[in-house]
Amino acid sequence: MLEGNEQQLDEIVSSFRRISHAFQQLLWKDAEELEITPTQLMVLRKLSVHPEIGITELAELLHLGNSAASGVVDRMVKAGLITRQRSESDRRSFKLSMTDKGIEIRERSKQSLRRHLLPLSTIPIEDAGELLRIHGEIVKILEQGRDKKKL
Amino acid sequence: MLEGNEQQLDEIVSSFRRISHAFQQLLWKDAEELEITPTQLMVLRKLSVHPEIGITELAELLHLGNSAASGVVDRMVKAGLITRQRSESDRRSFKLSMTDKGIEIRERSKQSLRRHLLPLSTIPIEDAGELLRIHGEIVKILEQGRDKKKL
DNA sequence: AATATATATTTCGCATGCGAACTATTTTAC
DNA sequence: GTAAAATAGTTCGCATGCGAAATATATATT
Repeated sequence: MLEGNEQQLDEIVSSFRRISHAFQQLLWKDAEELEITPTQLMVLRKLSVHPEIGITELAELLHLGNSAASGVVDRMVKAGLITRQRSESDRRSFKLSMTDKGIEIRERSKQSLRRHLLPLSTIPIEDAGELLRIHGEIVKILEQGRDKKKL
Repeated sequence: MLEGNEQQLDEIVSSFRRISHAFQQLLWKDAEELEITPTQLMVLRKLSVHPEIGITELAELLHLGNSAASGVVDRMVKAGLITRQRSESDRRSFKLSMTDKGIEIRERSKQSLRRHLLPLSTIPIEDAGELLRIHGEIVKILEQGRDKKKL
């Protein structure tokens, strides 16, 4: 992959930028009609699978920094989508839960996402599998490299 | 790809979020030691291939909105990386060019990017090709869908 | 028990990116 | 040639995400 010249490297970088961008656009389309943002929708999704988690755990699930997670949570509390309650056992941390409004949007999002991913259904199932596999490889490599540098 | 249940959809979305994130991290590592941001570095790259372009053209090359491009350019001018001169022929538009400082950073970035993409060289060359191909497919589909809705 | 250290969260200043509303030119139409 | 429509940029308010510094609470050390 690396013997490529300058232009091939640029192609790879551009491809990633572009795919990220295009996918982000799709997620916005999806979230827009629910009157919420993609990140906030993702928070609802995670919260429905992992209820009662704190901000640090949420940050890990979303691969975000703590400060970013804190900000999202703050805006979502203000928007009445989730609740932030001090934990009894550990008064440093919070327990996040969805409000009724949050639950409702999360439910509606199930159909919504499906509808917006529809155009992608023309992609052969093997390709989808390959994509996920290669993405997995890349993420593994990149996150490994990052952790190494931390030590 | 679509017959999947809710959880598979979530996997796809998560994969994209994660790969985008990991790649963004890599680009930051790359740009950091050049004391510049990834987006600004990309501007320099584009400018070295397409000199004298205006802001709208730059925005298209980077797949950005005009306002975003305008902001980046503004910060780069302030940082002394590029120049923004009114065009003689069309006084609405600008001609962007790199300063000596910009050129120097862009030169140094060639080795830098190569070094940071090094960990990815363990990925088989076929996989890299497959990845670019599938990304291309997806982008085509997504951007097609977006354009349709515009009409 | 007192001190040091670790953990959970917030706040700050920054860059990015969006869409919408606005200004200034240029082109098109009548 | 003047009015209307298109085009190039900017500005605004917003949400996102970062890292670093701060606060509060919990745990470990001595």
